[in-house]
Amino acid sequence: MDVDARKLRILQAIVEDYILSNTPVGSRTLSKTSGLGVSSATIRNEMADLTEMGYLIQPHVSAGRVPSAKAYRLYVTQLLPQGMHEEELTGARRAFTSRVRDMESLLTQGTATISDLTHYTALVLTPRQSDLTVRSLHLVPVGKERALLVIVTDSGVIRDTSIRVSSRLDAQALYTIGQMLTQRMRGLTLREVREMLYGYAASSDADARVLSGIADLAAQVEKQTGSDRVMVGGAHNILYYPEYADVSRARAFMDALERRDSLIAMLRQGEDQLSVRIGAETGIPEFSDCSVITAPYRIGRGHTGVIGIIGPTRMPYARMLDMMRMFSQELTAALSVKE
Amino acid sequence: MDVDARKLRILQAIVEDYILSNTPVGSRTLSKTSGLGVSSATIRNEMADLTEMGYLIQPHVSAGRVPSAKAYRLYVTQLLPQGMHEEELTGARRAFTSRVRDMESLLTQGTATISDLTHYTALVLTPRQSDLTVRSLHLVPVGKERALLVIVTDSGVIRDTSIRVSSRLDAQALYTIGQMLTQRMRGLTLREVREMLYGYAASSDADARVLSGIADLAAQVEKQTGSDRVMVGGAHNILYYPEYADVSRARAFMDALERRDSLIAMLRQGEDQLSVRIGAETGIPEFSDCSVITAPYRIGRGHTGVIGIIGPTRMPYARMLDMMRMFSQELTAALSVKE
DNA sequence: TGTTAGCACTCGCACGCATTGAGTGCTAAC
DNA sequence: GTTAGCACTCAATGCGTGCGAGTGCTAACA
Repeated sequence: MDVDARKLRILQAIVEDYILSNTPVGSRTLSKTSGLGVSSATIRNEMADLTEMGYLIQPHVSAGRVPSAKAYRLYVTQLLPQGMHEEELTGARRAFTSRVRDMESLLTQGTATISDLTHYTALVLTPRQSDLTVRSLHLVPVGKERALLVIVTDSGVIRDTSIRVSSRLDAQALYTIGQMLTQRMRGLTLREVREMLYGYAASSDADARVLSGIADLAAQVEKQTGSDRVMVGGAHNILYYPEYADVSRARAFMDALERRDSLIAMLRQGEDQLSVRIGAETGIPEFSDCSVITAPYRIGRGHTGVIGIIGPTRMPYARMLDMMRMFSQELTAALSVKE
Repeated sequence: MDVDARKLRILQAIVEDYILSNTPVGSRTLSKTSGLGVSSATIRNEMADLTEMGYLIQPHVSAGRVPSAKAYRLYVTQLLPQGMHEEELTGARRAFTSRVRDMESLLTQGTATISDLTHYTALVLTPRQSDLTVRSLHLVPVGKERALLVIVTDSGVIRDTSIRVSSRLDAQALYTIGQMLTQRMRGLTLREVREMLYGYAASSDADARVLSGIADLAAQVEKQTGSDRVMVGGAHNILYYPEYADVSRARAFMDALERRDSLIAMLRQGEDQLSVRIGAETGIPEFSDCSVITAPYRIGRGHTGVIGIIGPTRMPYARMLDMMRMFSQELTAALSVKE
């Protein structure tokens, strides 16, 4: 048995009805509202076939049908209707770019903005940093024994953290050290910088020992570059979906969001392109009733981060894909403008 | 009718029982478990009095009693038992200080840490910054037309944001400008700095015009100093309390958390000392079934921020007060160490 | 051969009703 | 002032029932 054109149309109608109503779709209402021009009995026959093929699920005998993950997959792959109207998308674009315009605002405002605009839970994964290359390093005095380390990389991203330094060093000395470090490390990746710093700390190199906190410095670079960070925002949005009227489900969802390592793994998988993962495709059991849409963004040469949204599988895919594509483009544009 | 010693003891027993069980407390179980040595009938009489006085509420005739906000207020003011055991508190202290050790980690980890340790929703309000005084300013080149502005204040806090600058300025020029700005502005408050910068932008002062983005600079300072920021974390914790088994209540709670200005106003009110606000005392209608415990933290001379937790009025006050007091002390110690 | 009308059947859901039991207020005795 | 006893209240629970949306099947029709 294959999925012919009529079956596709019926499936599409069921999916779209269900996305709007969240109630099982019956043959009678479908034959009336879908404009397919066939009777409910015919639709019943087709629905029986689609159920047998695994595209539809009957919650119980006397209820209508609910799309399965397989149905959503087919829908997203083959049946997507046109998405958002241009003017609507433009409005969203404006809202997005006014709040997110650089790396800093992405980190502080990114998840909030995306979740506000989509009404789903938003995810932002920071780019891998260990293979960014260094353009310059600076040390800024901020206290008796503390300095701010600013690392400028080729993608314009600044990693800044406060480190300990010898109290003998004044502003001028720190400036000079910064210039020296820049000279030595320009063009190296952050990973190489880290290793070089550890080397300095171990050796007794006269130049290097000027920094009493050199190991500290290396450790900070390590911390900043070692692992990706993922941010989550708008988790409360799921409380608006009837799928989560039961608090225990909402709890399970939110607990899963706290397990950052599996989130990171999931987001990294969608690193290269706009992607939709439905139910079990997410690879996270708690999200088996959810779909995740992710989109990459690029900063500089090939360093990519990922943004994503997550919500019930019953999701207006076309609209959301349009949105995420747009966010991704805007982000990439905003972040690579910087020389 | 006054609240004599026995009434107090009964009230205390009811509050503590209810905090643990979240079920209306009946006279029979109370006479058995509380060790007061009086019969249930006697307790019933006292309970009737306490109800009349407004300390207890009957959900319905044949249910037990539930403490009113007035009862919690009396409990917190007069009846607090000893709080946490020393070793338990020490464990929490260690967990806290290992994650929150400076302003930066407070901003990134503060709410997560506090909510993890208390299992309530955590709030962190940043200190008012407009009357911090400036110690030095620095400009660090981070791209063709961008520089990082670092402002070091007397409380060691660094405000850094990226601003536009003229492309003609190299690292050395920016360094010199930073020194010049430091010389002129050292000792001024951030508010005065902001005004001075606006003044420069308006005038045609030759020195000032070197910075093509001087208005940008002032605007950034304004943005950073003008308004306090409040961070919220661990909001999902409330889903574990049966008071929020109904999703619509959880939703109302979380929506109220999004209205940052009223949150800020609420937190600012508890700026000067450890405080408990119960129900309507919070001043926020959505939190009429919640209690808020806030504690100030100080950075440098008299600049205070506030941390807080919020949860159902049925809260183990003694423990939570101990915790918040400890957080407040540790934070103040950690943030004022810096010269 | 595909489509449709008809019909018996299923089963979740809402409703009404009785039962249960925790807890109360009141009274009378101690 | 305290306590035992007792009638009373009322939310919660469980059970039976009717309703209705929706199905699968069959037979007739184009």
